[in-house]
Amino acid sequence: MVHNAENISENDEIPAVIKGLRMTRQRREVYKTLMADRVHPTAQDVFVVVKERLPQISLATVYNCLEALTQHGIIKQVHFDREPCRYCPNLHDHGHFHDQKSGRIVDVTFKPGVCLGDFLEIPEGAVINHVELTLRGSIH
Amino acid sequence: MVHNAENISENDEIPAVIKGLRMTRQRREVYKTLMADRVHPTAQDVFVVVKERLPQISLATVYNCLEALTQHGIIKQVHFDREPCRYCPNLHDHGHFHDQKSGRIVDVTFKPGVCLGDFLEIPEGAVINHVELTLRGSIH
DNA sequence: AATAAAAATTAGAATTATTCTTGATATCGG
DNA sequence: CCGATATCAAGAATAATTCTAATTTTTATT
Repeated sequence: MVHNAENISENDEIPAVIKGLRMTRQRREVYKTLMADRVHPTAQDVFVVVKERLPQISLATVYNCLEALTQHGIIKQVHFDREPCRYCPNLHDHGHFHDQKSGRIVDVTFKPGVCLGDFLEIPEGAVINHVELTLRGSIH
Repeated sequence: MVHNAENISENDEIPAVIKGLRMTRQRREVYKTLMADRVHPTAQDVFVVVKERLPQISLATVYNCLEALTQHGIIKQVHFDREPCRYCPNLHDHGHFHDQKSGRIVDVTFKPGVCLGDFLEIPEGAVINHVELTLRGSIH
């Protein structure tokens, strides 16, 4: 079974290697932090949490870990305007709704069966590798 | 008639005030640059072009102008990951396709009549103020 | 038209997220 | 165990953007 966000929970052991990436102590803690509460933290947020368990970890290492996890397709970066990058272990295609009142960010899934071409005028011959969709608003 | 991106072309005179914003010499040149070739330039790109006509303009002023135009709903900011902000005078709802081969960025419109709720599981009671949609890929 | 008040512009310093550099440390294959 | 390779850490460097303070321009008022 391929290891990914769908078949691991907070309490699972993290395997020694995920998608070809060796899970060092630092990477494991960073990844567990993202899995634990999926609040789309920044590198700084992750740093604060991980530092409780690995007190001498550096922010640069957190950035390195997040970068390695991202490069190996284990997590995804999420961008909100020019705010610091946030990170998300949900690998399904999805967008993000940013509630401007609470500041909370929640995943927004596509309705079953829809594909991009159904609602967008995609340029002739374009092959889409990557979609990023951000909604901002508030809940009434 | 309300002045907006739909009813001005490169050669038009720019009115003295747009949407309540006084069009100073600097703002006018910045806006004309965006309208002239809609290539989604960065602030730096705009600075280089505008400097040919207003040689002593500063980069800070270009940022100020772009901010003022954005705040007044005359142009929009566009974000691609953590790249420098880009600016777009197309006020219609649309997304952006980033061709990873040519580096070109083109507007992607929604098919007529579609609305977000048709293809997204929008959270209960959410009111959407702002949508940002980015596609990356290449044209074959 | 002269002047006061407000708004805009400028240059350069400051900020901040992120990346880079370099040396230290840990891990793996033999 | 030993050398090769990968990873980590600390702080310096980078780069987009914002801020500050002083000047200039524009507008409103006499």
